Amino acid sequence: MCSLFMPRMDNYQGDLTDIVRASGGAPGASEPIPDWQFPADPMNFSPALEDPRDNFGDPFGYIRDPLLHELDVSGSGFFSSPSSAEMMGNSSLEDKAAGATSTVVLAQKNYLDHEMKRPCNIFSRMLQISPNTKLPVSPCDSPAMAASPSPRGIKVPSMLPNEMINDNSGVQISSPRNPGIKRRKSQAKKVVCIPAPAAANSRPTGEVVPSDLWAWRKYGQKPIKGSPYPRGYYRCSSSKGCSARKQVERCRADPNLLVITYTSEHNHPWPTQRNALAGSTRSQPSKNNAAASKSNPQKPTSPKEEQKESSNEGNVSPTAAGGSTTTSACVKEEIDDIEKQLEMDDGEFSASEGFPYRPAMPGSNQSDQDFFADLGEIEADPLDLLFTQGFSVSGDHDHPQKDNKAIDPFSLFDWSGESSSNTTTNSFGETSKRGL
DNA sequence: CGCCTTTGACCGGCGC
DNA sequence: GCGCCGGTCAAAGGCG
Repeated sequence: MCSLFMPRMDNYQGDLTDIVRASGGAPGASEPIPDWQFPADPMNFSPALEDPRDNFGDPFGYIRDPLLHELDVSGSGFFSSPSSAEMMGNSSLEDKAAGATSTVVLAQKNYLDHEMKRPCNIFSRMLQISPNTKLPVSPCDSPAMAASPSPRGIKVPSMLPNEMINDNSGVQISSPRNPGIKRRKSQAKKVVCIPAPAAANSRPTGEVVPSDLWAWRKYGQKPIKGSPYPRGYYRCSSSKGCSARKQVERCRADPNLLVITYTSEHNHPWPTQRNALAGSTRSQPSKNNAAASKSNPQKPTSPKEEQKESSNEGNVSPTAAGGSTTTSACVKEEIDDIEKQLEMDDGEFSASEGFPYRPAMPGSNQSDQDFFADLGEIEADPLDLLFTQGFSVSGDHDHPQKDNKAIDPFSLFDWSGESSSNTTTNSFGETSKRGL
């Protein structure tokens, strides 16, 4: 089930790709300058300057949702197509039938039925997150996601970054440790559902930890009721006093999916380097390789690879800056204000009109390759710092397209170990060509 | 030495 | 009020 929502490897360039897509990369048009930009200088990041509607300190937070944009402009997107409208309609019906429970999954299911019949679509990369744990059919019935309060269920758009980014002004993020603060229901969360980085960041416990820019320290792990997979609790160790936390767990329905829930926010700039290298490679201790491999039987792992991945985890992945770990096939933020949620749902989502949010992108059609032009833009910004740690960025700003692979953020997860090849095999056995 | 993971215990929210 | 469960703490041990 879940696997159906797995990001397609076709054109899939990894987290950052998705993130950048948010920039409005739509197939077709040569893109001048996106109206979104990465932080002028992440290193000078200041919480005070952060958008109050922050994304947990996610430097990418303000980057508009690529998914929405692409869908919006493609005309073949989920919600922008008539069939999408139908699906949404069905979804609504299902909602009612299900007793006001989320039917995103159903919508997605319908969508998939539809989607499977058409060429790669951005939504094919999108993972579904269901806010309703009571629906075992949910591909990602994470409790965290289940925490979503929307009685109507969260429509896909509401889970997308731009919504979180732009419409959650009411979100209050408080430190879980603050006395008197009820963290369970009042704390905004950002949920990211990503494909498990294969053996790559897997831990002896079988837990797979996707890389992201920040340094995370695991402070707990708990078996979750109803889930065969434990949930790991991490807090940001990039800076002392940072209240950013994340929870990592596998999708119950599909172990190949990781559900990462970010809570709280980073109160510090991106780390120029991991401040805690010690033990950074310990996530895959040699003695535990067997265990790691065992947990990911389908993913042969060599100690060397694991070591590499481990390094990525801590040091480099630019992908997910800001608490937002990357490969975000699907991101949802939970807003404690249900009313707002409803407002959004009611007023913003119209299948016939596409997504309410339209990235103010000059061009509406940007090819996947052009998309990399955006990466070129990125390259120009401080994010480059991050990239250069993980992989060489050989493309230049004037010719951003001529070396897409150079900045393949996907390689962060070392999906196939063939990052240098045009052919990529994802962790799910899919093989596809890039740069379509 | 510093930071990591692991893991059992504890705390508090929430549902019954 | 009670019990369940999720989330966090903190000690122990390991690694670079």
